[in-house]
Amino acid sequence: MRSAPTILHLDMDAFFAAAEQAAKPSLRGKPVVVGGLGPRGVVATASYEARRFGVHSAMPMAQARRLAPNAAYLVPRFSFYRSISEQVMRLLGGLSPLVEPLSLDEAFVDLEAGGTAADAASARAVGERLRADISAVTGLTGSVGLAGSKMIAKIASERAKPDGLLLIEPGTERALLGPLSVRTIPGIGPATGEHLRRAGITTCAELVEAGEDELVRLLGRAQGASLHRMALGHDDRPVIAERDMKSVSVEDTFDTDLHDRLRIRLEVERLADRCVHRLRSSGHSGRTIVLKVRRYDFSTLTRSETLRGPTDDPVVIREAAGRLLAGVDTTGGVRLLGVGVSGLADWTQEDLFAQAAGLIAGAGPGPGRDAGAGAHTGPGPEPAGEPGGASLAGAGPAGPASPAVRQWSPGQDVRHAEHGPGWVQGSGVGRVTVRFEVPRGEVGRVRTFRVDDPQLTPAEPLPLVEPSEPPGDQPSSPATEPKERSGVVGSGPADSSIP
DNA sequence: TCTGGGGTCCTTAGCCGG
DNA sequence: TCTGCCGGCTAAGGACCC
Repeated sequence: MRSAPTILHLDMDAFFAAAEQAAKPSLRGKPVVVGGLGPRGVVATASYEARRFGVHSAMPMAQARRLAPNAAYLVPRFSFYRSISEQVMRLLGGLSPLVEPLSLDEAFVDLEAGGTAADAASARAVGERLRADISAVTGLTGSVGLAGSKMIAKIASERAKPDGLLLIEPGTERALLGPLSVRTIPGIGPATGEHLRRAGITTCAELVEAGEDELVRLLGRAQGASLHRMALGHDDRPVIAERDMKSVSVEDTFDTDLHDRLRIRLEVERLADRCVHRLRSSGHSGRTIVLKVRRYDFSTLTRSETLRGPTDDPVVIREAAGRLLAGVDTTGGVRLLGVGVSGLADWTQEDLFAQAAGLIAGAGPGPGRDAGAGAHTGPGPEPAGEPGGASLAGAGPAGPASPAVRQWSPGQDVRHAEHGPGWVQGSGVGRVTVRFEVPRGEVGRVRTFRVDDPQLTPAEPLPLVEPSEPPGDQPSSPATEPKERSGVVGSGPADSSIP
């Protein structure tokens, strides 16, 4: 707890959906839903217009379509969101060296450590300036919470939404929390909320009243004790800039349940290879291999095996996953498979053997490993065509050598040789509909092409704001001095000829 | 047309060695 | 030598978060 509200929580408003609306003028003010478009997709983000219809995150897409049939349904474009997120995080980095990103659209900042704010007035000024800078640099809005602890700052930003700022004076936390639902406290989800409700506890005040002993009895030692403190408004968790990765995993939900044992085995091997790729590009190896299986009835089981030492060898990991699968009954069908690695290290057992044999000269990463990781450098696993997601094609992931028909996903950026940049509005029966418009332009016209039109190609996202805005290390001045080029579109040499 | 994907942390239980 | 206790590790599952 602090005596001054110097912990800042930033939460971008309806981030994915807002980014799409900013990139696509025809969607401004309209309900937009971003999420998986397959038969088992769920909503990642709904714009505020879509929320009015009752659509919200984690809702099955089918239900969202029933509630808001006229909304625009788009596939997420993570590399695009990541590039915007990097711009925002750079602005936060200008406020303090202590920035803790929670996701692409959320972060804590320790203003005290940055020396940028020592009291309520200066903290509020920093928050307002940050909001203005974010708007100038990205064209999007974010909400800011300021308080003496992480928990209260997060609650504040939530209450400030959308496009607002709320400062909660230290000392007033308990009064603020008292009447609020226990679900306000981070860490209390549906299950714990229900558990508490059955015990007659629904508000934070009642949580305090119950006392620590009773909460420990109800919820266990760790959760009970921390909850009691949280309900009192006490939260000493520091802002942590660098967190070590603990595990890496990949998983796929299939459009239809898998029954064929051989196919299941193949999918597990594919997932193991993808997992290794991720593991290597993060510069890690791991000791514990985890197989996850969700069955036809949604029951989920995990099986794990711990090796003698960490590895990033695809053969070793594939085989371990295969052994684990052998012990799982899949009759009835499988809707999801996943492969993960935990117990991470930044070296491998093979490194040690090699070192012992005098094969590795210096301390650097082994040449063999490097080659492995380097094989996939480039702009990352997602091809320019985007959605790296799993269940796009009707047949589910890994349809081997499906007919070479081009897949166009709703929302995807494209370029037409004659008509210029645009985005896919929809496709079907051999046709693809494209709207030709750019981030700051007018609402564009719609044209339809054959899906295999050679003049139509996938494209990189265009920047939301012309790259000439304020540098991150001088957050206050939306000055006109040209910036080095604020890599809005990630890595690609985006052709940014905006008409 | 029910329910994604990538994580973290906690709890419980069994086993093993000191 | 047997028993009890304790800590550490492994495995599995659950809750939660964005």
